[in-house]
Amino acid sequence: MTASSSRTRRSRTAATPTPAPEDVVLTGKATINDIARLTGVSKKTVSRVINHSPLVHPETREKVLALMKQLGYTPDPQARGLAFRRSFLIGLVYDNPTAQFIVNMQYGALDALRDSGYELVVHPCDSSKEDYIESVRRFAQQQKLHGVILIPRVSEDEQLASALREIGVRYVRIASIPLDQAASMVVTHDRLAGTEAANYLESLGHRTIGLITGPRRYRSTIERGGGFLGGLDERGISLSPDYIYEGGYTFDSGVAGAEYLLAKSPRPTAIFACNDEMAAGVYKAAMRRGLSIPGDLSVVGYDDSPLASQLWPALTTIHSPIRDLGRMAAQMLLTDEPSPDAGAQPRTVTPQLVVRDSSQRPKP
Amino acid sequence: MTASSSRTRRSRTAATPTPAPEDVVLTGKATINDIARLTGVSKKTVSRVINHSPLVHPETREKVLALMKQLGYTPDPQARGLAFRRSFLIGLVYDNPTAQFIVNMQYGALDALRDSGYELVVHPCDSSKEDYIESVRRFAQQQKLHGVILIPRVSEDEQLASALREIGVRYVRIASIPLDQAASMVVTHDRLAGTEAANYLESLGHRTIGLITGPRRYRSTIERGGGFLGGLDERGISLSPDYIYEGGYTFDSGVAGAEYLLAKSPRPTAIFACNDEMAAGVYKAAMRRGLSIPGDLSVVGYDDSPLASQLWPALTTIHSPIRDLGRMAAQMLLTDEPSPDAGAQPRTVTPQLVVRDSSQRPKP
DNA sequence: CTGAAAGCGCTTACAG
DNA sequence: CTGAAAGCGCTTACAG
Repeated sequence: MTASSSRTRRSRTAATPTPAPEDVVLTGKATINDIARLTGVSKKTVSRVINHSPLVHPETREKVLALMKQLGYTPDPQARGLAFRRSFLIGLVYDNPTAQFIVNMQYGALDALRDSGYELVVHPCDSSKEDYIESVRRFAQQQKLHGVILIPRVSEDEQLASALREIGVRYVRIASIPLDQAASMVVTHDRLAGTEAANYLESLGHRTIGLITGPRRYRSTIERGGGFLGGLDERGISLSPDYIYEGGYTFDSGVAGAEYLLAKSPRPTAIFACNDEMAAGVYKAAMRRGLSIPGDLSVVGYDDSPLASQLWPALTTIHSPIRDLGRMAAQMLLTDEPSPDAGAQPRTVTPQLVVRDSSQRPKP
Repeated sequence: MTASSSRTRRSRTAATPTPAPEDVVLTGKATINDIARLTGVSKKTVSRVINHSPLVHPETREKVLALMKQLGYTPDPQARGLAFRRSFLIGLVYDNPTAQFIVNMQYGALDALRDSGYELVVHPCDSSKEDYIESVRRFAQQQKLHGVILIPRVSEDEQLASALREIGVRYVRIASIPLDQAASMVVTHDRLAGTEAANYLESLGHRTIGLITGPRRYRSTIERGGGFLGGLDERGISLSPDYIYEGGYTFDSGVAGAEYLLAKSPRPTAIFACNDEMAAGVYKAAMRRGLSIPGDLSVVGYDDSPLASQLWPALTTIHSPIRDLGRMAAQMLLTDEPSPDAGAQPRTVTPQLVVRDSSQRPKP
């Protein structure tokens, strides 16, 4: 008797003697009924094994697990989902950051989901559109997502978070400050990293420094930029507002920012760009002007994307462990529903400075 | 009566008079039973409307559609999937190409899936591992995927394709030659594009030319490289084998390839790198040696990723419409099962040369 | 520790 | 053109 031929008698109860396991053919399509019948227990007991219930006799469990393994049985996620009233899908919602950022985040999340039975559904969106929250809500509700990972900038949107709360979909927000209860947050301490960049440039001897930030509406702009300015300030360097350029986290805005800053007098001897893409733009502007890096200009970036080591000279930057962040967020979603503990501290990651070849002491 | 309060009497038949629509509250959780009962038709008829069956009286259809819209009803994909024995998920399977490539492909696929009720599940894998085919098979079978998009290099793996055929999962393969029946292929005519690069460099007057290919195991290597060599050959230039370097489609291999080629005598006046990442590596090697681009060395890349316009000088390259490829592949999967037509031609896309600032006539 | 019944929200197979 | 019954493969609620 094969597992599949047995399906014609699915509705009978499991009173027949268990056939010798050798008779069973691996079809990869066994169901809970096959497992129940062939092991001589009820569907419910098989279900208990699937769901790791402790209320199963160890021997029974072993017998069931053995047959599952032999048949290559895995429960049907759709059937489980229908009964559970939720799916085994994790959504990744984001609004157009750089390709490398998205891909690393995906790899991280997938690291955590591997062999968990959960899958990752990607959902880019455009947060500048009026109805984007409604559209994410529909996505999450329709797919009955088990959880959602939100990355900047959508992670900073309070309305999106409350829309998800309303429909009872769990989420983890990755952001540069704690915005939510600890169980829903992964915090990257961008402020400290910004300060580290400031300390580093000051310690090299730089006094005239330019800053290219991200867009004002990103929290990371406030944190990275604020940390940087605060760090300089603590060391007695006050950076005049006209040495700050608001970029857009894009290559082109890095070029524009550097064009602006390098035209100033006195010309800055160092520029901190709040991501690597913009730092690459700074390289381009510097080359155009015939300025050498780091001889005439030190550059520090942020992210430590592959780009950073591909630039020439290799870029000094802040290493942001994006893949780890994705992994942590996904892990938190797989974890059992935590009791909201108001006193708990959110998981926090502090990016670290990586010194390469784009920075040195300024020329005397 | 609200849609949700009605759920307590789900098992009754729809004999009660239809309540005034104004009484109905939008909960976003209406079911097919609610729609059936409130419109006074059977579930089956509602199901026909959902599935665009022509066997529904137009008036009935209108009535049903109107209520669906009013209640914000969308069928539960899990329940549909369970009954259909397949899900509404499209898998994207790939083996570690560049971040930009993956992300563009995802955007393209999502373009086609938008508002279709289908979602995109990403599935990177490592094709160098022994059991990767088995693992993709499990993924596709377990999730009962509606279809799979395969991109190079996994798209070129005949064993993977037949594993998917065996379990009855549709797929579309994106590759640089027709490998399968037309309905399962999107072909990028890399060979022609390679030839175009050759013609271009020859027409500029280059005679000593270097080639950095992808890895031998990629079909695109044979096509791009072969097209390039063939194009040169037709114009009377035969490229000596020691001016060909087998790269790995990575930045570092581009650096290594250029180091190798630029050390040769006579030094090539132009290099064709088979993707932009490697072309960026060529830039680095050239800069290290103090060679100016395009003054001392013309460089042509392949892909036209954002990197190409970010390099300085901007890279002359072959524009590969990756997002379009993703969109086409996903569209083909959404289309009704086509009858295998042996005579049909696969959809073909020919990448085009984009001339920027990294190429010019060689110095006399 | 175990199980029979009912249900999750749909569709198929059949009948009319 | 329409519908009642049975089923997809699981779980919940209840009972023992």
